[in-house]
Amino acid sequence: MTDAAEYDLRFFHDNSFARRKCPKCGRHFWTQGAQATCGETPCEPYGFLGKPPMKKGMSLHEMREAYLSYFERNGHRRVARYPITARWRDDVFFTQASIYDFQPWVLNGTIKPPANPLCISQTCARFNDIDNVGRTGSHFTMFEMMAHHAFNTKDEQIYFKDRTVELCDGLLKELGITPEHITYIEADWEGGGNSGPCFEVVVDGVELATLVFMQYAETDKGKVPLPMKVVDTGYGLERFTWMSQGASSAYEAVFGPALARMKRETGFSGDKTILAEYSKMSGMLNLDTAADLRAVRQNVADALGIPLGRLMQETGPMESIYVACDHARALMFLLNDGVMPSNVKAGYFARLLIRRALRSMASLGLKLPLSAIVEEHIGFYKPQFPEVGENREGILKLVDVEEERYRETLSKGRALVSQMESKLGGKGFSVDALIELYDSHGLNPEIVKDFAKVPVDVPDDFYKQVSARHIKPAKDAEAKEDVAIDVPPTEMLFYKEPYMREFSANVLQVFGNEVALDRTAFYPEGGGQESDAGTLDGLKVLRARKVGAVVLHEIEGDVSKLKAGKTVKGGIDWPRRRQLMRHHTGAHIINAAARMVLGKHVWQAGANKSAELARLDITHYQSLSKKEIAEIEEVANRIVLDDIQIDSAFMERSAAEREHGFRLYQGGAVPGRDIRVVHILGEDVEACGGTHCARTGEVGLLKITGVKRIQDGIVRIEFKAGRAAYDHVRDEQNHLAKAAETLGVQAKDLPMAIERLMDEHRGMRKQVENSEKESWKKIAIEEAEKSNGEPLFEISPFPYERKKVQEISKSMVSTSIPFFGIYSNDEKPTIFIGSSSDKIPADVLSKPIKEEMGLKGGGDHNFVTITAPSQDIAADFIKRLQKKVEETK
RNA sequence: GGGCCGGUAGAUCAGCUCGGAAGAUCGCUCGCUUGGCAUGCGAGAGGCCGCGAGUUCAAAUCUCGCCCGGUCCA
Repeated sequence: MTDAAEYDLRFFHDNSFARRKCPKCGRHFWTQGAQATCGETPCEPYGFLGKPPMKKGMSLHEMREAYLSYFERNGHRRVARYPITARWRDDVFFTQASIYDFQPWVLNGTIKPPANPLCISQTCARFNDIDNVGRTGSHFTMFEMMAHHAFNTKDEQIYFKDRTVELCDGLLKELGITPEHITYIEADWEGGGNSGPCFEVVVDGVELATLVFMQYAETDKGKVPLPMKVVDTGYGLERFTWMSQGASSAYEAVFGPALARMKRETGFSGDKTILAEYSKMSGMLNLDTAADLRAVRQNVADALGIPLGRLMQETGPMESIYVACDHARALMFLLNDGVMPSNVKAGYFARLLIRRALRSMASLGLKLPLSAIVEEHIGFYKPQFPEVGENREGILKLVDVEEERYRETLSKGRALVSQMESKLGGKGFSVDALIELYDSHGLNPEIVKDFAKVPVDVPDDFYKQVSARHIKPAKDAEAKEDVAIDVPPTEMLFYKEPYMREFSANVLQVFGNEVALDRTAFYPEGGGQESDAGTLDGLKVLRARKVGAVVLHEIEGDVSKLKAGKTVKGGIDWPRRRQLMRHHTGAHIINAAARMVLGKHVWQAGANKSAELARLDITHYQSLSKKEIAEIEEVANRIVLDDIQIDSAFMERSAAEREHGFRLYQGGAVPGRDIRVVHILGEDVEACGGTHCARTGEVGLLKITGVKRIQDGIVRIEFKAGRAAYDHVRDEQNHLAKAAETLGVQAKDLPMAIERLMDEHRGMRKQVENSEKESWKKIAIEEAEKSNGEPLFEISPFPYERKKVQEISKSMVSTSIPFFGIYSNDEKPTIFIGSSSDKIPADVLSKPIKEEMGLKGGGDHNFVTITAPSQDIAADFIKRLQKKVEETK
């Protein structure tokens, strides 16, 4: 528990706040008013529904502006939102709080914050409470966290606790909230390995803001003071807006035209009194289980004196409307910020939202496409967020594509359900069957209920049983073992002089067969670009790698020649490096071309460049058509032929972000205070640490050599540039020429010639097969004629090999021969026994003989196969079989 | 990243438990019925049973690996 002194602020004393203990929850709080409790639900119910404590009801946009301008007036700089998909971090998918924007680079001191102090309204997404969305009146999957942040270091003290609370209090009072409504509750905060005291700012039952003072690192030895003390605040824009209007729920306050459209289309708007009461009650409880939900509903019904059924009539459809509005809004930002709906990673959450929203709309009987609701949001947000307007078509397209895909899943599901049903023979679905339908085919029990004719019983713990199937064994954390490096950072010459082939440097230290220099022109592997190779004082350098800020050169041969302090000459394997540069620049060009051809939803999802081949993974919702591939190649080569200048330079991170936006981060997380920006003027700009050509013309030629969908939502483009592209084209041409020569036609006539050849080949194969079949049949019939309706036993081998005798035997089964035993003329012959009647079953008769003689084989009543180790043994077998059959008669 | 389901004729699928001559329906081609069409009847064409190993006398079927699609979870 945090020391009480941490909360004992001058500001409170100077402004006659009192510290009290809530008699209900036992927490301490500060207030200027007379309230006896902490004021938060469940200690106090919502007090603002229908009677807002603020002086003016505001829209979402007005409230955001009121907030940001208040902090601007109070010495803060306004900072643009960061993307909702946290591309600069590899530990999370989504931005879940404003502080995420500054983790880890600002907080660990690597870079300076974009401004200090700053204020922001950050778009966030959270999926842990998705089941509460639409029900509690206050939960969203996407919301804006407004915040003011101050980063205090030893050298720069901005402000801390007193000023933070003062600013917050000032904002609330400016909005017209009087002291009797406000309490500051003492609490602890912990997150991301850090901790500190915090105040929960509560007004009329609702926590409007949290003021966190991040000041400790949580370590094995307990709390350790942080070098940087951070003011981390979070103000819920939706809650502020809700409270200012006193609406029956936050949804009614913020969803604007999308909500209006849904109400219009369904003709449903809900009973305000019932919804307000429902919202009050839900706010009192955590809706963790279906049982909680049932309890809340019953309580509300009792409080209003109406039957539960009547309550459900009012709240059920409204919940569905709110869910659709919420999910559509979250989708708008997710898709705008580069998420591609898919079955993995961040994309899965987009798919989840789309399917849940569609289910909600279906339950309302709406025929509207989901994109229509998203479009309403775009119209509403466009003035404040112009990017969603610019990407409008891309966003709507992705929603439509996903909706179509879901319909396909459903129609497959419908067929599957009725198929399973026909096998059930009137019985209901088992729980196992329901789990499989959901887990493997995406059909939840509600949908199965819709599709099925038989009753469907769903256990209460259905989803728990599903998740039990997903419990996975604990993964071993991969321990990275690395040499301890204690030398100064290596000066990377290839940035200033990308065309440097030779250099001299001093050896700093040798680690095994790896050498650290004070400076190097060797590019270490990184950003999907393979390492350089070359020589150091005549010794072969196999590769270079980066450990922290130090480049290690792996040497082949006698490393002892390289002693610390020695000056050495380095030489880069230049043909290799040139090719790597061409491939890397080529990747940027192809990426830009793909975005132009396919749309703005295209982002780089991975890349690899070797000297021989390069590949670029991009986000896209389907595999590429031949036409699209051709167009991308065409545009890419246009950029090459235009011979455009490429500027590569280090920039301060926030300046680069201001100038180019977040499409800089194509390659994912880029560490460091300064980032290197590679700018193909007018075509493409990316943050990238690789080595690049100076002009696009140098790439020479770009040839796409292969395209495949490597997972849902990601397409891999393999390509070659420069020399490798030329080699590829030449090789292809040679192959063609050779094929044409073999067929004796011109290369351009190859497709036609091959088609004709294939037709001919198929025809001939068919003919051979048929005539073989005919000949087998003929032999079988001949034998049948010879046997005259008597059983046939051949003591000498049939004059053919195994495969053929097998086929003849199969034909013989359906002739007039009632029973036969024959064998092939192989060294180890195969014996075939056939019977046309179940009265003399081939398997039953042959089995004892087979076992007596120790042979292997088997079959059914009509046909048996047995192998014998020699001709004599096969003959012996037939003799015994004949005897047996005659005895049986 | 992990779990689960699937891949058989142009399409939709059966067959796979328990190994033993590759099937159904629709579509396609031809013939008959009709003044013509819809329809009806009859015949026919159409298959590397996803790919590769293994087990077996014998694999669409069992085992393993891979590829492709779907789906759920993080």
